Amino acid sequence: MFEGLSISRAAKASGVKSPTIRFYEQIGLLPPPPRTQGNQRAYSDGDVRRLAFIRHARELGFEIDAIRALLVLQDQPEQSCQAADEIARARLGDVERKIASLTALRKELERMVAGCAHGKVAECRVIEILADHGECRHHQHAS
Amino acid sequence: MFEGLSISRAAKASGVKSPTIRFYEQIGLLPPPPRTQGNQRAYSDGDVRRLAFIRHARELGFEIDAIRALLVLQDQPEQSCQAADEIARARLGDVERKIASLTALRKELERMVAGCAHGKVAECRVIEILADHGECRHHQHAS
DNA sequence: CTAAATGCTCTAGTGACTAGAGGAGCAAGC
DNA sequence: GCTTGCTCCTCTAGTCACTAGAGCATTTAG
Repeated sequence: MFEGLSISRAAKASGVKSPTIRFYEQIGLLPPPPRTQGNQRAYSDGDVRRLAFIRHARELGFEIDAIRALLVLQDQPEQSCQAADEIARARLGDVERKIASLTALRKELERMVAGCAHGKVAECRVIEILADHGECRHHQHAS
Repeated sequence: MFEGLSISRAAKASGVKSPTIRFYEQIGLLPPPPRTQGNQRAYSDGDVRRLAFIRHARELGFEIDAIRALLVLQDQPEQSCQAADEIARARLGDVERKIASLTALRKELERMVAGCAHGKVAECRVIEILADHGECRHHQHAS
């Protein structure tokens, strides 16, 4: 009766959870699939591949809008891949900046916990450093 | 007329923006300050220090709930600072995990962009890697 | 005194989902 | 045929830490 996969089967096959699949449909990332008589979604193998693509891109930290652009490109195989390259390079830049920022953060946190003498709060280096921002004004941190 | 600082002065002195200060009051992170006759907030220097503390902790990526706990500790200087130490260590652990994860991510993104031959989308390594998740199933990435 | 700046409250939006309510469909066993 | 229990549907609201804006009151500078 079911020609195509139910949403839970598509979820298992793609690694994207059912509610997330519905959400992707809602925001126009995945085209609405045909429905069965009983109004249930019936997915094709192509849909599953698209979902796996989206999932992998999300795991790499691409934003939904970037993925939208990558999906459009994927559907036009004769075009230059310059745009895809640019999106990936931008993401790489993001990741590099984030690593740099977190590395600075780690240093400061290490300094904090290393300085903690396990005494009273009054002498606690952790609290002290947080209170005196002057000590690290030179960093620009981010999480 | 104004005994205490206006919200914008407190914002400048602490580095926390006015709407954010009101937000912190709303969620109970900063006690509601007294008001002037005209119902405007009047902050003390203590409030400004508290705000600077919060700001620095946020810059170090501590979550609001962690900051709430740290502020309670700060107000009890005679207690052991073990709890503060634990919070800071937990945050350090977060940061270390995130750095590890992002470093793996960077490697994969570098592989993607390095392999791009700047040809057509059909042969694009970027698109290809995203489509074939099998190639990197061994990583567990995160953004 | 007036105009501009700043303040107030309240609501809604961000990103990328996740959780739950309340109901309908469906496969298998009795 | 009927029940049990799973899956599916839609819709709303919640997450986190803010940010933006509407519409009005107050304060301050000239």
